[in-house]
Amino acid sequence: MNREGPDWADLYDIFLHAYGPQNWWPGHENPFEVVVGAILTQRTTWTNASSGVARLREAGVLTPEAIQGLETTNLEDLIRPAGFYRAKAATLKGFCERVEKAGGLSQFLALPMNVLRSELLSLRGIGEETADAILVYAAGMPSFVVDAYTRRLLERLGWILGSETYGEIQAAFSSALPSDVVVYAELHALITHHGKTYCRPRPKCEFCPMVTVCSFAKNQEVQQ
DNA sequence: ACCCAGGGTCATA
DNA sequence: TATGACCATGGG
Repeated sequence: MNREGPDWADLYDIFLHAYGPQNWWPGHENPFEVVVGAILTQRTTWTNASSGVARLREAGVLTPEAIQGLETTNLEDLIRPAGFYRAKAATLKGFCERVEKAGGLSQFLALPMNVLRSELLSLRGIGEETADAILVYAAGMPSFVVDAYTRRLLERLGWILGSETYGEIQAAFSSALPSDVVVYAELHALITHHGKTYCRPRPKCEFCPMVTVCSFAKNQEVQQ
């Protein structure tokens, strides 16, 4: 069906113009730090997750080998500010164990994208979003990240019904976008920023750059 | 005092 | 398939 106005690929240009480059994961020069951040930020503010990463770095254990050598209770204590610390400590341990089996992080991240994604998903505590975040921001592979902000945005725009699977939404972006990890990394960051700023559970549509094309915003106006 | 945050797992029906 | 309980800290 035809619809006027912007489409999936246009989100990139609209948001980049509205918000500018997000420069996510500054420290992406250290892939392991990115992986740890991706795990610690699950359902948690980046402030809290970042605190956990910093504590690990200050303790000198921000490597797969050092994490494996830590007592679980010590690891839990270091990442406590990130919340869900028992589950996340177990996830970190499991990841590091898998990395060791692969002969190191660089070897592990050098696996083909589909293989690496399956390997990540087989680890307890790593689901589709975390796996794709690792693929994009640590491995530099174009596997689009779909998070709660992405779903909420698409639902409010009226571009999805809400019952679509993760894979369906990811496939829609993959079809619309060039297969460029830089674009994937930037767009996900932009959608997240947009979500935090405007497309919140309690929406703030007044100055949203999408307000003129958002069906949700139109309904809000009708109600008011 | 509530709501929310850059999810995932497991039990249940 | 789909809904709910649970995990837990910290800021608004």
